[in-house]
Amino acid sequence: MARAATTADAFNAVAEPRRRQILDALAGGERPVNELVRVLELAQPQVSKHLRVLREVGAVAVRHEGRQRLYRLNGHALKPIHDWVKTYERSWSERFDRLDVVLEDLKKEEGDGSDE
Amino acid sequence: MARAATTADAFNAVAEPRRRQILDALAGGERPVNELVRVLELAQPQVSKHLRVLREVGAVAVRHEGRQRLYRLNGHALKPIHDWVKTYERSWSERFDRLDVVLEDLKKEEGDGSDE
DNA sequence: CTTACATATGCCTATATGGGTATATGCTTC
DNA sequence: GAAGCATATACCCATATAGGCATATGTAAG
Repeated sequence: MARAATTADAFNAVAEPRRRQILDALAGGERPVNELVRVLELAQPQVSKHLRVLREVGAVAVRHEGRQRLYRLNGHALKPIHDWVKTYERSWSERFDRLDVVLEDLKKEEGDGSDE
Repeated sequence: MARAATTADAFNAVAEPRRRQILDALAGGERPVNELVRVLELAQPQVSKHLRVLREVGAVAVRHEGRQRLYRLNGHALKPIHDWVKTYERSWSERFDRLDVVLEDLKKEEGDGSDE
């Protein structure tokens, strides 16, 4: 089997740095393809192809206006990534280190007083 | 050019569902390869190969113990993903919707009273 | 030192990729 | 309707993949 398609899910779509750049550029608001071409300094067909991938995973949406295509962000498609990675936040966050201490203390008290 | 190597960064490494499964399995603590093979229901060589990728991006670390290799999670390697995706949280979080309202109000007041 | 277990690596194949370049499609304007 | 701008698609290619399978490495035990 080969690698999963880039359009398989948001994880794969976003693994490509260029596509993250596009989303970052769209964070400021709706943009036509041409402007993304300027910002990314990438050829127009490549940008269109990246946009297609992002569309297929629902990370962007298009609106036709005259001969332009205005793309806009749909960050909601990134929620699964956030949800997944969030559970690992404790690995680097001091906030969670403190929480761990508290939970440890609670466990001690629990196993201390009552039966079982 | 082809797709970026899976070992290029955490984004690419984690795009593969099997590798996310491995990390999830390691969230409970250190595990030998054999146990991961059982949990994932995947052949041993494949698991070893996924572990190599995860090692190369720093998402796991190994400890030799007798003939076993005990792998453990290093969630810190996932921080870049969290940092990136976090900025899009406002797209789905009600918390940020409320924040936006507050900021909007502040802007109004500002443009209202003083000069400029 | 030979057998057995735990893990890693090598080789194979089908497949999708991302960029390059040329061209098609779709509006708009004259 | 011809020309021009904005965008999408088609085709080419080198490349790395993920899994299947065989085998190498390394450690422990008889």
